[in-house]
Amino acid sequence: MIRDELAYLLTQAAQDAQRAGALPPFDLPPLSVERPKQASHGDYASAAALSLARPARKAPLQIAQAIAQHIPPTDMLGKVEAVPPGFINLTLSDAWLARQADTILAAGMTFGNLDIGRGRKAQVEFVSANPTGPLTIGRTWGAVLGDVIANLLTAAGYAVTREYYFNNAGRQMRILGESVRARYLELLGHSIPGGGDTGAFPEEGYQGEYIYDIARSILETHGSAWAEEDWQPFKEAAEAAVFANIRATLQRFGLEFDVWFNESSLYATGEIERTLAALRERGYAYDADGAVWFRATAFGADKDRVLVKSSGEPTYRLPDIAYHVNKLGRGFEYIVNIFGADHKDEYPDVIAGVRALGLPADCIQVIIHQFINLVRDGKQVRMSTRRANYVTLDDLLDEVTVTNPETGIALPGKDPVRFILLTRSPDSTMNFDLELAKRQSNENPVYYVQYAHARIASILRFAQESGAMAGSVPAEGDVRLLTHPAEMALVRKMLDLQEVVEQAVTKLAPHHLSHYAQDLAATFHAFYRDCRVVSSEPGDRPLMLARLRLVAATQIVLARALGLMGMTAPERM
RNA sequence: GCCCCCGUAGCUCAAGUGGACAGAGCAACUGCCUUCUAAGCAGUGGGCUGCUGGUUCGAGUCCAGCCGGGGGCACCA
Repeated sequence: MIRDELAYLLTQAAQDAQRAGALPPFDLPPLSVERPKQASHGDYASAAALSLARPARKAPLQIAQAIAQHIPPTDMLGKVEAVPPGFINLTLSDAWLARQADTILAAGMTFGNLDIGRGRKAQVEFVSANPTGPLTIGRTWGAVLGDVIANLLTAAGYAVTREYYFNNAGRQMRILGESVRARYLELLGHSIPGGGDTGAFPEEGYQGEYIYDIARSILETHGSAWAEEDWQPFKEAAEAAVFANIRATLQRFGLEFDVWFNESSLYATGEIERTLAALRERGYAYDADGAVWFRATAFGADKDRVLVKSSGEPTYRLPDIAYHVNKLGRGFEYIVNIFGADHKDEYPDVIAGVRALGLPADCIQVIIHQFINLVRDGKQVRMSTRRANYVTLDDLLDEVTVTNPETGIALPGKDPVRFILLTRSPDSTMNFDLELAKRQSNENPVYYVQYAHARIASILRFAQESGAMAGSVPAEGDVRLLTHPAEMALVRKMLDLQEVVEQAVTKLAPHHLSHYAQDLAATFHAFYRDCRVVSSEPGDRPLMLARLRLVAATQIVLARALGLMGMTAPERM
C-alpha cells in the first residue's frame, strides 16, 4: 500500500539523517503518515516531526527539514515539502500516477484486494431471524452489514462463510403454530374468540396477515383434515412457509447464505451437554436454586447467569456458547457476529463462556448496530412482529424500485436500500423516513454513483461503435500521455480504494465504501466535464486511446466499489 | 439506580492511531444541454461539532461532570 511505502521511506530518511548527524541519535518510533484534508498539503503528510520534537530536542520544522532532505530518490514522489509547524507534505508524481491507470487495468476486478486474511477461514453470522414472520426493516441493517463485511473480508483475502443461525423450537414457534391453527379453525367457521379452547386465538399470538395466508394454503391442500390436529403440524407448515418467504426476500436483496445453522442440531449432536459438562469440569458452572449457573463473575460480570433453568430448559446462553465452540471447531479463525442493539448484553457472556472453556475468543468480533428508527410523516413508528405492526423488507423493496421514465430502465430496489444503510456508521441512531426514502429515491446518491458507471459504459460503447476503438476494451493507448489535472485527480481517487477497503475491514466499518464511491463518482463527473474522451480528429487519437484506458480503469474501480456493497453496476440507466 | 451507544449545517449523515481552514448528499438560490447519457457540471448561502471544565504544541476525536435521545440491566431470544 502506498501509505506503508511512504512510511518506510520516511523511516529510512530519518535513520539516514541520524547517521549524517542532521538528527541526534535516539530510538525512532514508527512514523505516521496521514491523508491531509486539504489538497494543497499534498497527497500524504506526516506529522512525525511534531512528535519527535521532544526526543530529538529540536524544533519540529528543523526535524521535518532534516527528514525531507534525506528521503531516498524515488519516481513515486514529485514533491516533498517541510512546512511549519513541522509537517512533511508528500506529493505523488504525475508520471507515476499516470502509470497506475495501467496497473489498475491489469488488476481488473482484483484491484483493491488485500492479503491480510492470507486465506484463513472467516465466518460472518447475520440476519439469524427465527422463522416467525417476514423479514422486517429492522433486520435490514444487519443484513446489509453482514453481507458487505463478508464481501470485504473476501476482498481482504479471507475464505468467508456466510451463516444464518436460527431456532425452530421453543415458545415463540409454538405460539406461531397456535396462531396458524387458530386462523385455520377460524376459516373453517369456528368462532373466534370464545369458541372454546379449540379455536381461541392465543393471547400473545401473531396477528399478521401472513398467518391467514399460511392457514389458507393449509386449507387448500388439506381441507378440514387438520381440524383435530394440535399446534405441531401447523408450526411445521408455518416454518416452511415463513422460511420460503425469508429466502425469497433475501435473494431479492442480493443475499445468499452458505450455511443455515439450526440450533436444534446442537442438542442432537450432544454439543450442548458436552459444553455444559466441560464448563462444570472447569468449575465455571454450578447448581443453585434448582438451576445451573454460569460463573460470569469470574469474567468481570456483575452477577452470575443462568445456563439451565430450574425447568430443565437451557437459556439462550448455553446454546450460544456451544454454537461458538462449534464455530471454532470448524476451523474459523475470524468470526464476526452482527447483532442489533437489543442483544448488546448477550455477547459478553458468550465470549466469557468460550474463554471459560480455554478457547481463543479474541478472534470473535461483534458488531452491534443501533435500531432503525422508522419514521413516517415525521412521527416515529414502533415496530412489533407479533402485533403485525411492521414494514417488511419486501414492501420496502417494492416501494423504492425506480424506473427511469425516459429510458424505461428499472434498477432493483435493493440498491437504494443498501446504499442508504451503508452511509451510516452502525453506531449511528438513524432515522429512516419512509416517505422521504420513496420521494427522494430518484435523487438517492446511489444513482449518482451508478450513473457514473453507466456513463463510462456509454463512452466505451460510443468509442467502439464509432470505430475509434477496435474492441470493447481499450487495448492500446499510452497512459504516459495523461497529464491533465482532472486525469491525475481521477487516478488519485482510484488508488484510494485499497486504503478504503483496509479501513472498512479492519474497523468493520463498511460505510466508508459508500462515501468513497460518491467521491470517486464526483471525481469522474468532473473529469467528464473537463476532458473530452472520444475524438475523430487524427491528432487527438493518442490521447483518446490513453483516456479510454483511464476511463476503463475508472469503470473497474466503480464496479468494484458497487460490487463490494452488493449493488448493481448498470451499463445503461 | 447501574452499564453500553449516540448528540456535527434546515434535514439525513461523514470525518484513519488526537493534526494544519470540520466535509458530502438532500432541501434553498444562480448559471450551463447543436458534440462521449443533464440521474450531470459550476457557483452562493448555511456550523460556538449538546453544555461546562480538564489533558497538550494541537480536541468533533481523549478524560470528568451535566443535559437530551436510543438500547440493555431475565430461570425471554
